[in-house]
Amino acid sequence: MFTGLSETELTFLAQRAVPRKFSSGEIVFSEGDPCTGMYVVEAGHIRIFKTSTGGREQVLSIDGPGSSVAELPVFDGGNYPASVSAVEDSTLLFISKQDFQSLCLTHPQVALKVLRVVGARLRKLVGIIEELSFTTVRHRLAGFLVRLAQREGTKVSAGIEVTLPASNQELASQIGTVRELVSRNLSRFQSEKLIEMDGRRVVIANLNALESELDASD
Amino acid sequence: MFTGLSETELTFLAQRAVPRKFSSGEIVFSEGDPCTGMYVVEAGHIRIFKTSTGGREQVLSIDGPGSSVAELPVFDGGNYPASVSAVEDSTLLFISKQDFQSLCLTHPQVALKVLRVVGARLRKLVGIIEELSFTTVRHRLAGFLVRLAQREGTKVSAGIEVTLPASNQELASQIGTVRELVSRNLSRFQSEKLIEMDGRRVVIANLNALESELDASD
DNA sequence: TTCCTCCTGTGACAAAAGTCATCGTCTGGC
DNA sequence: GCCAGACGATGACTTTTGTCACAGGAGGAA
Repeated sequence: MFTGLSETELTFLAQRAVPRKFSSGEIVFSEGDPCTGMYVVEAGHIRIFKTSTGGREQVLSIDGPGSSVAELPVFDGGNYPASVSAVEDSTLLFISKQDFQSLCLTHPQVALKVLRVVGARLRKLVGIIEELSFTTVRHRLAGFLVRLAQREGTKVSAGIEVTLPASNQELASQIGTVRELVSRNLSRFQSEKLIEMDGRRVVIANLNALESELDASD
Repeated sequence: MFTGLSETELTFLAQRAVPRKFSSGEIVFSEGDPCTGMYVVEAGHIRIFKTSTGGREQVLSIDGPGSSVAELPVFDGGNYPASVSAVEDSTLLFISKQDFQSLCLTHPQVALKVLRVVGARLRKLVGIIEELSFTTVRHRLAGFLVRLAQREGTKVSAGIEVTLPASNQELASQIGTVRELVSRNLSRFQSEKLIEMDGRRVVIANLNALESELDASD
């Protein structure tokens, strides 16, 4: 996010950013908390999510090093719209609302840069809405596997190998459903020979078939 | 959106904004079109929506005079992420990508202002995701009626009167379902005496009961 | 008036989603 | 080594969603 900034800009930030460490699973802030500033991921990964009153969670985004978090509520004055937790032990840099706003005023390129990353965030959210509104769990799971393969798949003899999120519960909240349906649909993919599973490792045996699920009618 | 801008800024914009008229239902641009600039609604209302391959639509936002449209894709270089059409005969002001970007660079307050409106947009999208992921059609319909009542309800003897969108089809795409389910759930609300209907006019007889639907478990 | 078209309301289904309970496995702590 | 607590798989059900088909009503055009 901060690539392309000048020396002065970077030192301005470096002087005011406060590093904070979070251990795996720890909450960074919760939905509804007043927004005091934004974060940049220095090391590790964080998870942005909503929680329902019934206890279900819906993950909005998972971000790694270099990503900013909560860049928007800093500007509109409202509370944080979602909660954030650390997926693993992580270090985040905290930048206060005031510091970041004044940086944007004095260095308009920074504001444009923020708008660019926010654009990406908005596209991602629209994508989630599209999936939730138009498709089934099976479809979303297929999409999830395909994206996983693109991002971090390794080629093996039987196909492409990927690693699932730590638990089916977690996978479920990433695609907007419950644990049991993830389990069932994975089994179904197995019995249809689209994938092979061994614990959390999955070999995608038939990527084409999985991809063709994605534009099947609905 | 442009309240609080200086004279120079406003005249800069006024000189370059191109007014365009659209008649009711007309498409302003479609999802996937290359982004040439943004619009500001001068008169009328527009509808931002996604279309599924199966022909269903999901409305992301409906905006009236003063709102900006597509302010984000202007900055991130991508195509328009959703389609926009006019709900009624409308006049929009078109501002080219280049003009708006340079305005933001020369007048950082404008960029901050944009970030503020984008914040609101993001909150709205997150709200849609929350509803789609956690709740039922009944719940979303109740929420829709309550919001409608807050925004434009008029008090009458029997309760609060509101006017539904032009068709159940349209209402359905605003809450992420199909026309039949809207019809059925409205009937159900009627038989439970929560509302009374006469064509497109609805009297909300028991607003409290409708509101209490909203935090019922799920 | 008489079509035609668009929209609503509904019944009958089919499919998907979600809930509950159970059972077996694995793992970390004691 | 043993036990408690998670987690995964799965069967049995219930609820919700979505699809299809069809009947009736309102309104515009010829």
